[in-house]
Amino acid sequence: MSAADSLEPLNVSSSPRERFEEYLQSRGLRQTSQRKFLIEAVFAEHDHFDADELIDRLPRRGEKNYVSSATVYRTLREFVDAGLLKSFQLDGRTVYELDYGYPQHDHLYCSRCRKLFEFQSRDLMEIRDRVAAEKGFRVSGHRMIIHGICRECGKSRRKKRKQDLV
Amino acid sequence: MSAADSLEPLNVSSSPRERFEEYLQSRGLRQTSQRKFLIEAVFAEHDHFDADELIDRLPRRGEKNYVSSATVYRTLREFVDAGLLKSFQLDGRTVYELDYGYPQHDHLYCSRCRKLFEFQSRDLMEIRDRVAAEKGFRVSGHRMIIHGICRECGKSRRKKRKQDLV
DNA sequence: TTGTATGCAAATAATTTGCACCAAA
DNA sequence: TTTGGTGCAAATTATTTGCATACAA
Repeated sequence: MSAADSLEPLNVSSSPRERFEEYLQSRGLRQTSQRKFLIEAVFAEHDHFDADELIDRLPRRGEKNYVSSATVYRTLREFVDAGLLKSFQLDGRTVYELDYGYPQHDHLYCSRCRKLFEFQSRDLMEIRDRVAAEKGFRVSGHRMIIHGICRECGKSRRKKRKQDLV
Repeated sequence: MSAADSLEPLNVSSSPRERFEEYLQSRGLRQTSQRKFLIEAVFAEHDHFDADELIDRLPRRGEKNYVSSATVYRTLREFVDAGLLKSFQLDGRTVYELDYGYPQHDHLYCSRCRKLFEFQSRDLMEIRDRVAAEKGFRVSGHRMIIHGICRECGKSRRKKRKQDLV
């Protein structure tokens, strides 16, 4: 799952790593070699990924810097808690994307090539806030995914997949 | 998971059951007692539900009209294929809701009481189509969920849940 | 009859968790 | 030291699937 047109990172005062260190400090948690390694690995790429894909491109058992998958899962969750990553569900998997240092955005998802594309819309945010206000909701966030066939895939017509969760 | 304010059904020419029969016929599939029973059970309620909740309120093994959970899963999928239900992922579960005979809508999700609320927005659809057009996407649908705390839960302040997938 | 559908149990897949051992602070 | 962290393997959860049998057309 790679985004063909990711947004550019924003300028932020501190690096993801520094930010994570603050987070750990503030909670009396420890700065381990695994956590240091993982934060570099995750922020080295700008793409969407799931736990499995991340584990795949990490060192294997026995190799240097190996991190058990249990720790990968635990650490991904911490990254989300720390505000470094966002996560959401897509096709039954948990997808992660960089959050810290990146502008808020939503996604288009091609059900053929399974790639995610990003877009930003101020209007969408306004609608969200207006709807929430009408219903008396205190908004903490939202998730909008537009499903369809991307430009590339639209050119070559192939059979569609069976059941796509929209 | 019950919707506190579900939308009203539309007037449709044929019942979900009739519609499903057509679907089965057109594909040379069979009209079994399980399928007949399940369609009644599902359309008896107007709420959101997942497979587990549905199974819970169905007859148990040994009782009359018992349907194995394998068949429940298989049938829910058919209902989606037939356009009777829509499904989406929330907190890792697959949530179903009535589609046939109901107007298109989106959801607000209270991360405290875990209830889904519905809303309709024509503006949202316009934004969707505009964004998709800009990116060259052929839209097949979308999923928008606003996360937050609902009016009820907002009154009584309690601790938030740990990690909410937004 | 003839191929679908169903029930049951085993198989998957993606995470999570228990626990003994390791290591930051 | 002390308490959180990690690896490993077992446990979970939600579904899916293989297969022998039952049944709709």
